[in-house]
Amino acid sequence: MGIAERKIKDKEKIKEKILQAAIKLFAKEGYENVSMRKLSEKIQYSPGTIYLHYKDKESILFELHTIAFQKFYEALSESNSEKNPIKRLELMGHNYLEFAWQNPEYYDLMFINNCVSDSIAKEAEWIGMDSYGLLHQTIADCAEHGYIAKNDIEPATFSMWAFVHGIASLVIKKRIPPIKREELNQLIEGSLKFLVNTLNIKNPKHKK
Amino acid sequence: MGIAERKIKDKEKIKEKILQAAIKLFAKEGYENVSMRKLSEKIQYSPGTIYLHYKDKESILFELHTIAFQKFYEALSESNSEKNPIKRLELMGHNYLEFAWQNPEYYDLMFINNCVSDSIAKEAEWIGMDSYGLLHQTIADCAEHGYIAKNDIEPATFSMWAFVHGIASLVIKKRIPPIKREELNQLIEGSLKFLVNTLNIKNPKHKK
DNA sequence: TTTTATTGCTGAACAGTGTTCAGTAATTTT
DNA sequence: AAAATTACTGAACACTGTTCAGCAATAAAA
Repeated sequence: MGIAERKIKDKEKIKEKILQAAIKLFAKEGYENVSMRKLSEKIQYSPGTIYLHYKDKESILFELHTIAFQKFYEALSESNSEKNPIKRLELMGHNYLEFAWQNPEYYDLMFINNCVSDSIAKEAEWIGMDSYGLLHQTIADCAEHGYIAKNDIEPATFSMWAFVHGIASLVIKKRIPPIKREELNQLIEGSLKFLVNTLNIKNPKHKK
Repeated sequence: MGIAERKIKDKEKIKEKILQAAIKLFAKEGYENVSMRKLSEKIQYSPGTIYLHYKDKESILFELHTIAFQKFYEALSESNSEKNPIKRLELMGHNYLEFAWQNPEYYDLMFINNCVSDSIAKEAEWIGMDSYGLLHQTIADCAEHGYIAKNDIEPATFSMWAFVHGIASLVIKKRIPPIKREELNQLIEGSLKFLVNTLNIKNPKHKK
């Protein structure tokens, strides 16, 4: 039936409208300052209408969290153009952090905020693991090229993740002493280079 | 005047009572689930009374944040019994994480939560830098013993901090896939060993 | 001692939050 | 034309942090 089809599409259009408004508002004002009433005003529907499409506020944020991870995966994937695994590791770290600086609200949702952690726990497989796989592959390539021991792949991947996430979350949550933006960038890029370099030099029997 | 003195003491007693009740409640229920009304009920005063002693909720949380950092500093200081700087570095990492597991609510306040970051920004010197100094000293000792280059002291300290904080915040914010507690501990301790070990081996001209 | 001033504290009130649900108006089916 | 279904509203509920007029109890002054 054509009418029923159109209705389903209309419904999805509203859902999409809610999501798009949420993305805009959250990015501009931060999701803690965006209420369901503000959101409903933006889409020109009553507050109750949102609840016909989303179970609650968390489920909107969770959908945003998922979208954010898709963008994140793409951003990390760009590192794959670099074939040297050590250089790629550094580039990936750089791209990881760049994504965090460009999308701090997204990053918060993805890796920090409490309000979606219940939803994450309910899912069988967290979408974040896809991106983790990219890092894991790069580290495995490093091992393949003799930069690190094959036994160290797991701890090295985890360490690298912890490292970049540590930096991103400290900066976003404003736990870095107020030094100049320039200086901070140097410290961060310097630390990234230091860490990757340490891995690199450790076992210098690399092929190339 | 004795009366005036007693009054000042009484006032501070109430302030202390508020703080103690806050510590207990926040640790048990999480500070997001503790309202000013709940807190006022616990201390058997009206909600308004709290505001005679604390400007707002954030200032209570900020005081807790400061207390937490004092405990944290003590916990990290225990690592100083170990004289070998590399071993001390690993022990410090271990103690850092142990503190986070034992006091997740504190840790959140100290390093993650938004609600105190305004207060932190207002302070001239963040109390967290005291603890950072302990780490910095240990890394400097590592350099002194030839484990790392002296030029690398700053990035190495920052890297180490980012690393342990990354682990702590990912675990506390439940971004680690649901593996067994046992397995997780092995991954974490293994990663800590891996990172410290990598630093260790890099420049093997150490004296001792 | 009586009057005035000060103090400590209350709890109702304000403006906001996420969420629910009876009721309504428009549309579709019978 | 009547009945049933649908889409949506907006008032209401139970909460939140915060403020402030008012009220007793105490202290100071007359």
